[in-house]
Amino acid sequence: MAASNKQLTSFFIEDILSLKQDKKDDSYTSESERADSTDGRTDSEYISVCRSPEDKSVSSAEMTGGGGSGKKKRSRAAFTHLQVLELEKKFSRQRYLSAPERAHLASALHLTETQVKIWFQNRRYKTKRRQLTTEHGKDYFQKTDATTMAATEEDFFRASLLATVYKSYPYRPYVYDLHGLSVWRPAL
DNA sequence: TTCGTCAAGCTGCTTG
DNA sequence: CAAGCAGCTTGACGAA
Repeated sequence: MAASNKQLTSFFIEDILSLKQDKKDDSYTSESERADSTDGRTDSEYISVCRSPEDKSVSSAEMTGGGGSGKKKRSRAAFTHLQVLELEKKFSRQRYLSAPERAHLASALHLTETQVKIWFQNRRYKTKRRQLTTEHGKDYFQKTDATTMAATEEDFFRASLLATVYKSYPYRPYVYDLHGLSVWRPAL
């Protein structure tokens, strides 16, 4: 799952938590049940996905170009919806994991510890960027509100700058905010 | 084909 | 020195 899962990971933490409570006892179930639990996506959109740790070690060897001529294709593991749910859920409670916690989570989700570690690193970075873009947006709107609509040249300049920032940002901010600090609004 | 997304790679820094 | 982190970048992959 790559682009197709962008919707899959773009959910409210509250949704995750409530969904998890609803399905408390069916923790790690079949792929088809995963599809049922969400928005009607087909199983194949969730399957594909997660390599076992064993598979992972194989692909890691491939990645590093373990043998043969030069670099081999880098594989990109795609986590299952449920794995992402659990990771998000954990992340919503704590942004950093201790080694034992990571090991436990990894084994529970059938991921490697490295995958869990990397996921948390990437997740923190994404959150930070999201906050930065949101703050940029806030700055701009506060300024324009305070200065009573008078659209000066500077305002236009700032607006275009902002547009550039939003457009060029490699990751669009999600429509939710993890800690309820703010909610993303389309700025321009 | 282009673009958005995201796991993984890389680099440099900090810590124990 | 090893492990983990932040801050990017890269590469695979699906959607438009």
